[in-house]
Amino acid sequence: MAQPKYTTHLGMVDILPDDVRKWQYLENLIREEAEKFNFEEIRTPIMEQTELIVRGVGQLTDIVSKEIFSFSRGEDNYVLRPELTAPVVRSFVEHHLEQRGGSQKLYYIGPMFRAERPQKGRQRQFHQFGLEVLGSDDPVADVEIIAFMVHIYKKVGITNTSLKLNSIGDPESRDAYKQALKDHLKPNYEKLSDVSKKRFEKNPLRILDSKEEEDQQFIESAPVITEYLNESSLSHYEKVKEYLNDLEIPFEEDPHLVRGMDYYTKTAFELISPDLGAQDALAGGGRYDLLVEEIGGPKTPAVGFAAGMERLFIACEELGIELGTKKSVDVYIVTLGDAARKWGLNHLPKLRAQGLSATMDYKGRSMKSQMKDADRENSRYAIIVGDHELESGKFTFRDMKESEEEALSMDEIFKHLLAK
RNA sequence: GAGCUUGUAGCUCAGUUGGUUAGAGCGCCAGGUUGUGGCCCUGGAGGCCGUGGGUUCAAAUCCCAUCAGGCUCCCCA
Repeated sequence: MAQPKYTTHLGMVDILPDDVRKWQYLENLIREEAEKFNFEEIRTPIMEQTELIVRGVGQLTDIVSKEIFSFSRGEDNYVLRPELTAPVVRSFVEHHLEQRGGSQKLYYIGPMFRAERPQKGRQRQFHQFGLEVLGSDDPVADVEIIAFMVHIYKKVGITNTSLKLNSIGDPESRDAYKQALKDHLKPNYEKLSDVSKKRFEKNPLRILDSKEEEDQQFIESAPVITEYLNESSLSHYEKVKEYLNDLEIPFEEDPHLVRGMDYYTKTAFELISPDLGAQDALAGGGRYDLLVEEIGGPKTPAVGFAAGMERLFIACEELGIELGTKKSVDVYIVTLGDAARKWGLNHLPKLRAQGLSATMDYKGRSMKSQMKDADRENSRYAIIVGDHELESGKFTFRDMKESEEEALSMDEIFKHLLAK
């Protein structure tokens, strides 16, 4: 096939009508469940100031250093948001949401943008949903967040997941650990991979999740962060684990779990699926107690997670889970002749006014074609209208599923339809 | 940024050692039923075989280039 003249940009995909049905299903599910957890939706612009993302996510992260779509216009710098935690925090600070009292429990659904090479489970425009709790340092918040995340996948039917958990501590604990880690790695500095050498000074923690061959032996023998947690970080971590056990949410501790954004503190977690191929993270998140202040707001501890919607669909596909329902319509009006066609056009609104979905042929085709179309549209009933019906006032009301039909007045037809 | 890989109808794919008007299934349109769907039968539309160049009497098939995808590394959802 010749290449079309106009196509989507690399890594950006159209979601076509047949697929939109499962998106709507998932979006509805997320909204319903989030409301059950008493979270409220927040929507922020697709674009943010560059500075916010750089400060929020971290200058040295891969996301900021090489995956940002940005442009400027006059004095202003724009970035397409690569994630939504920093923007949500920006909005929280900008609008003084702490003044609403209590903890702010927010959720979002929407597109994100990262300029990466596309592959399975990775696109340049992709979609995430997530929850954020701002204003609580209680492990209860961590656990509610994790519980929601796990809950959604369970609800959808993705059960073969594993939850990885770690604590990267508060700054004090982390500094102590960083020093210990550097002391451990220093003698072998020259043997580390190039990436790891770069991270050694700036962000040694990230060396832990390096996949480079040459780093593995040093990572395995490295000290474990949880042994360097101070009392408050440790007790927080212990509580999180305790509460997860209470809720019977299984997890695996993974002392090498470090997340890609700089703002995390204490709790870090990821939900992994074996069905995703190379990109195996369904969702991930953690606590970020310092970010709100970093962005200029009041000292506000917070936790959240983000989940990839495309990845959720990939997992569903691998597991044979079909989301959403087939398209269908309640009534298809089949018409013969101009008078009947006009009658049909005039009766569609009457059916719709009763809360029914209704349609008719738009192309003036043969009755056989219209019946075929009614079948393809998966219509529950057909009303067949020709000269006989217009004269007698009795219309042919056909049950497409049962293949039965009878002649009824419109009053009777309405009664029939609304009884269902 | 690097490696591997693929490009033939709307979709999924066949296409023999290069050889006459390039095929199938599904889908689409229509007829078989002058007022009736799903099954069946018949017919039809739809491809400069991604693009450009080269080799050859002859190229979807071989060579080169180019464009566009896919997968993988890095990293993340």
